[in-house]
Amino acid sequence: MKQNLFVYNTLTRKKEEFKPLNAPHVGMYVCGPTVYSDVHMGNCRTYISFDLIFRYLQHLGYKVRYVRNVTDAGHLEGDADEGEDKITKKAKLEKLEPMEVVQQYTVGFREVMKTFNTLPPSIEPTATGHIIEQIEMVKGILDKGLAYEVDGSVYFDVEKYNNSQDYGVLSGRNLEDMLNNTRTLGGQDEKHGKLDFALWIKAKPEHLMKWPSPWSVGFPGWHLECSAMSHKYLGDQFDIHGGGLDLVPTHHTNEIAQNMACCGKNPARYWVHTNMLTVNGQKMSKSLGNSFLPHELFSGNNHILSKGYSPMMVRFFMLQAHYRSTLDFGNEAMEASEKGFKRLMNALSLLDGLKTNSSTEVEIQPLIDRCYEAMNDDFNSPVLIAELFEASRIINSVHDNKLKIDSKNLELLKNMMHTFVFDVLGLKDEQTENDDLPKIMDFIVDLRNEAKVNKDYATSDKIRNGLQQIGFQLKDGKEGTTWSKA
RNA sequence: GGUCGGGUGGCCGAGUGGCUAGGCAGAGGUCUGCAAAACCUUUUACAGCGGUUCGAAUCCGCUCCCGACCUCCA
Repeated sequence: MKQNLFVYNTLTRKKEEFKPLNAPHVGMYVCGPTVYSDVHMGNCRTYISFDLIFRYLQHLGYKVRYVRNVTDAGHLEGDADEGEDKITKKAKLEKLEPMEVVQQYTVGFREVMKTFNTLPPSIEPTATGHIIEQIEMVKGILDKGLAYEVDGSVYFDVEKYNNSQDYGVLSGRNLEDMLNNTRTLGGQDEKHGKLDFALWIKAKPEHLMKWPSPWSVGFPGWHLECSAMSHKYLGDQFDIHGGGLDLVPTHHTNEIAQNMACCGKNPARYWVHTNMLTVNGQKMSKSLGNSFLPHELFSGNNHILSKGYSPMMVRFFMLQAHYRSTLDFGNEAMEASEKGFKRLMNALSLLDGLKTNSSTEVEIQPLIDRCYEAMNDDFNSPVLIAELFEASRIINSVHDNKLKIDSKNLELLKNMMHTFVFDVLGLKDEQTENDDLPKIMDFIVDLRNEAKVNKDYATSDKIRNGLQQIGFQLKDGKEGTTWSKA
């Protein structure tokens, strides 16, 4: 099936038709987390968004190499190029080796991602595992005359670079404005220009994470690892480079400059950025202290939350907003979404028991076409979900014998629901994980039906209410009783 | 201060010129031993003021408000 996928490209600020460089292969690089503390829900939103993109590209038949780095080399904490790096600080605080800190939060990150049912990337390279590649890239940039060394540290010469290239090509800012509006920061004595950034930093004696290089024993600059690793695994130029919107003006801008300087090409053709998760209208961030950790969300153990929400419900909540819109996090919105999610899962569970008719009153193919239209329009998952609710209404109506469907359309419907709900959206049904449960429930429902036949409503209500209390809801329909987890 | 992006009904959230987005909540109905669920019907919109147009939530201008980035951040 030929699909015309359109992707919003930050470089051009337009939706563009997606045409891979080497179809059916697609290269995608996404900036991963710095593993010095737990990832919060804002981080998770970005990776869930890219999981959707990854899944849909795969569904369309592309062979995607998805690279997502783990930043485990200490990046500096404060502004400028001085002070302690974050991982070292955490290590000292907890009396651990820096690599113990890295290991702990890397494992934690992967567990959380698995909980949200995101697929593992094809490669998860680490910064510390690619020091040599980074050093080689610094050499390359020095050879081109676009960097300079001062006392063991190497800086990128932004103004010189901008003479031949557009430094602000991604952010849409021009250099003059940036020079005029950059605040004066400390620790810039070594830099020639205000906007210059470090490629290699000479380590102070107390620094724990440091490596030898031609210039000093030190560590790589903040933006270098992504340039070096995307280049190593995806080549001079690849298809998609992604990350959070907040990476555009600095991190991704510098990445492009580094790759252009070293290898002569903008590393990616489509730059894709996900918007922020907000709390009361403000960006969720660690420094603002308004961030939620995944486990707080699952347990409801946070002062803003009135209850806990399951991982799949949270994933669904996030997919109900488009990845380029900000999404505000709140109890009311979460609860509304939770009910919708249950409705969708309930419809899905009815699917296998539907009866077909020789004629049909509903055609499924147009609905399927609309699902693809939605996803082809820059991965518009909220519109896709709206179509899935339309499908749910059809399923419920057929189940209630209020709508006829033939076997051909029912097959299409089943296929569509499984494809889009499970494969593309990456949701899964959390309530049917215990294989024995359906059998037990069927038995209980049977007992209750006996009581009902005998008009022993005291007993039948006792069973229903009792199940309700432990979290199961019985639903009497014309075709018998069904149940769901409340 | 500079640059960029927003302001949609009670809540969340799609939608870029004409045709009901969707979910949740509210109202009425069908079904039911009673519920619940489901289904049907239905109320409340496009920040404000001007302009372009046969026609604007959608394009243009101004005003107000909010956010992001400019400093590590997904």
